[in-house]
Amino acid sequence: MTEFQRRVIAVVRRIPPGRVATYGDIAALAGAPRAARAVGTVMRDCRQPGVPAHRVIAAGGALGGYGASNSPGAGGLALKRALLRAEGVEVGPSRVRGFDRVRWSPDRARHKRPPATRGTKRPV
DNA sequence: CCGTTGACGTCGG
DNA sequence: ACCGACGCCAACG
Repeated sequence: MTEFQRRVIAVVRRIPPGRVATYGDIAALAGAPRAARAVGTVMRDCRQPGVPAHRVIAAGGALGGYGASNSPGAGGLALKRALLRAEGVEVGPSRVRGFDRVRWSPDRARHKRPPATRGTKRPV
């Protein structure tokens, strides 16, 4: 286990349920702002308990991946969505809805509950 | 040590 | 809004 991998995992473990973070975010928090792709590689391996990998998504709220297309876990994306939705994160066909609202940030641990979504659409 | 690879990101078409 | 071309980085062979 390399230093980089440890740091990435450490950050991912801090993502609370109902919240998400992008690969880029994790990379930055891990000290390697341009290593988003590498973060993905780490996630691919690291399928360990205690690591909420399903909360790590792609930029802009895109789902990203969740299991190699040639792996036994290949329909993982469906699972990823299920897990997110189970935590209260609304997921569209190909995107997390209200992405900016559920996007996690380490510092302000105050956000008690997941912003949920309620009203199908509601201005501010 | 160098070339390839891949759960990514950004810009253009 | 969707698809494709580059760019970037760490891991692997």
